[in-house]
Amino acid sequence: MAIFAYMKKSNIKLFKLQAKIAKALSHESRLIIINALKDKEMCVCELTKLIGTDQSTVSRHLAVLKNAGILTEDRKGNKVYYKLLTPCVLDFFECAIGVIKAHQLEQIEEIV
Amino acid sequence: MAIFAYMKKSNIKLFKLQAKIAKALSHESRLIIINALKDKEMCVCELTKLIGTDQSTVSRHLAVLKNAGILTEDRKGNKVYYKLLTPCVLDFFECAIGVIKAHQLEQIEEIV
DNA sequence: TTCAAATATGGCTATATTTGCATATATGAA
DNA sequence: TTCATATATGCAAATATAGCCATATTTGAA
Repeated sequence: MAIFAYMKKSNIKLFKLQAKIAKALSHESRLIIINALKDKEMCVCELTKLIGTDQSTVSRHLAVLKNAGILTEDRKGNKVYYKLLTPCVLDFFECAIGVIKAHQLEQIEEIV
Repeated sequence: MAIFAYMKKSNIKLFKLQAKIAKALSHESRLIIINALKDKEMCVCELTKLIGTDQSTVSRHLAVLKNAGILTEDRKGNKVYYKLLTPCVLDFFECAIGVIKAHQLEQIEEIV
């Protein structure tokens, strides 16, 4: 890996952590999950219906988001409810729409 | 791929585009590039020195960011200068620090 | 036109990610 | 305890990504 001679080690570590968070946001299914958790917490079974893939796949997506610090879990009986720990990630959606508009306005304006 | 029965097609397309932008932000080197372009535009050769990997690798990172709508290029002579097209992505850095603080405060507080 | 510098791309390998299936684990109910 | 439901994890296959080397392309200078 690169040495980044011009940067302090602490900054490199910070960029790595930020990259990890961005990576957690970099999958369609995970963005749908985050959007669904905007106002309420939901259990894995509900999110599985929403996403429409295998339950194990959804469980793994949730683990990625939890591991990145974006979600927390809350077990109630035999169900595990996930909720947004850091709602500021929702701001990313706004910025992303801005990027999309700036970049490919013509092909996208009808959906944003 | 999933059908997302509960969602409008337009939303699915939007989430895919947002995921693409997040993916562009999901690599340490690309975050370093964005940070470096915060205040000034820079050519590929300068960014190559900064990152410390092969020039071809940097060129591909820049292509990813450009393709996501985050950077634009500006050729001057035989050099190509890249600059931030959508500075709102810098807000992501702030949110990411918030996520890091909320998630793993103890191991990270000295660097944020 | 010819050469040199800057940048982009083809080809390849190594590694990482996503997914589903099968199964393990955890919890509550009978 | 035994069973059923909910969730997580081991595994393997398919796909995607990152990296480097070699080379193509673009541009300006000689």
